Amino acid sequence: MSHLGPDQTRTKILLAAAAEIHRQGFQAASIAHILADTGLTKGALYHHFPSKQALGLAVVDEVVLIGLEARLLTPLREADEPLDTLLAYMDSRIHVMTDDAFKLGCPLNNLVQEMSLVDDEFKAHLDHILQTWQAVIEHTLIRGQEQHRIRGDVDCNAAALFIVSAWEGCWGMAKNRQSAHTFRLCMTQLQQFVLSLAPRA
Amino acid sequence: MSHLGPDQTRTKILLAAAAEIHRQGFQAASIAHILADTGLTKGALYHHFPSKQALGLAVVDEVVLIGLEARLLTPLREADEPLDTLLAYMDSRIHVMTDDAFKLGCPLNNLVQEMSLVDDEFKAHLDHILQTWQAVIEHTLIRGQEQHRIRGDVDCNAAALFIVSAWEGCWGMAKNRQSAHTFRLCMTQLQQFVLSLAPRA
DNA sequence: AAAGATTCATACCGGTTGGTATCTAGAGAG
DNA sequence: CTCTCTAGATACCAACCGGTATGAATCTTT
Repeated sequence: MSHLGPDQTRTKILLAAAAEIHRQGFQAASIAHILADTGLTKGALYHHFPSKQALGLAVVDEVVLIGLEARLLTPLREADEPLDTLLAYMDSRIHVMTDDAFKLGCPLNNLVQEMSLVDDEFKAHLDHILQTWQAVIEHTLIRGQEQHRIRGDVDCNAAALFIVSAWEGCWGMAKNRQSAHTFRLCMTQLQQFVLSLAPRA
Repeated sequence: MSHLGPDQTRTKILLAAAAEIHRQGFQAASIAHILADTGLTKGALYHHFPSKQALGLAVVDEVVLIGLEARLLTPLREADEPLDTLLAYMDSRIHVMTDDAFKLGCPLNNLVQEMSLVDDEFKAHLDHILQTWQAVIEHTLIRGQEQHRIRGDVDCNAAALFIVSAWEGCWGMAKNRQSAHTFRLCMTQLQQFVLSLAPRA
């Protein structure tokens, strides 16, 4: 019977775990549920991952971080006009996303809120994501300053911190309201904040 | 031996539950821990509260909401210059609070992130708090418009939504970084946002 | 083809969870 | 003094949790 090869089952478990964690949170995520979703058994899981914590950290590193890199960070780093790229990405988030996407909230934010004070390893991995995210935004703003699209007196470090924080805050509110409309309204205000950093016409 | 009267034991349980939930989150909160903290037993708890969920909702209604009302909402409603009151409250948060206060994050935000999609009753009670909070901020901004301290073209509803969202986002980031410095930096940017709503000098 | 290492399944474990049934002690009413 | 109602204690339960030990295939190496 059907062995798919070790890598495929590993990623199968990884994706099922990511989905379960996204729905239930990490602590409430049940290994039994993950295995039921995959059709596999505990032997398979504990062969590829030494513990539930290790599985969770793998989800953070290999699903959440990689996804953010591919969607936002890499495009932002390689952009010629990073400020426009950032605003355009926020636009795409505002207009494209559907209600369903918010029902479960932002996977990163969910884990940050739940795990940062419960588990130091989680906190470290999650903080790494937030730090690189913030750093990329800060670099975007600095390049915006060089292009005279952002005022020189703006504290890019603090502004980047706020943008990331407010971004997650918008997710959280939209998750509670269960509405894309809320997210759109909220995210548009964040755009206004970014635009308020520009020099006065 | 020492009966304190039913009301005192009820609030004793309520406060211990609030603390435990603040530390562990609701789902991970253990009634055994709560009872160990109070020195009481299950008989006492399940006499006053029919279930763990009911206990959690009581914490939301009687601790979290009442606390927010006393600290911010009531002062804001009664203020003659509500915009200054809001900015001053943000100032007090920025300057007064210590590192310890952030280690556990915002009790409201923690519960919103954890429970809003897991339990509909929780979602309803938490949403009620967020709605009234947002409404009070919106009313503050509208009164600011009447006093010509806020531009007339500002969408006060959206701005209030964003302020509450970003506020919680600042909490979340500070909780992950475990630093009051992060909160101060972040909250100061939120103040800047509010000030950016004022008419240009 | 024999030997060894992967890959996964099955069965089981101790511990913890929220919840309940039962009992006792005290307070107030008649 | 007794009856009743409330407040709280004790003991117990089934369900679920993450984790492990063992065994059976299958693949790789020699």
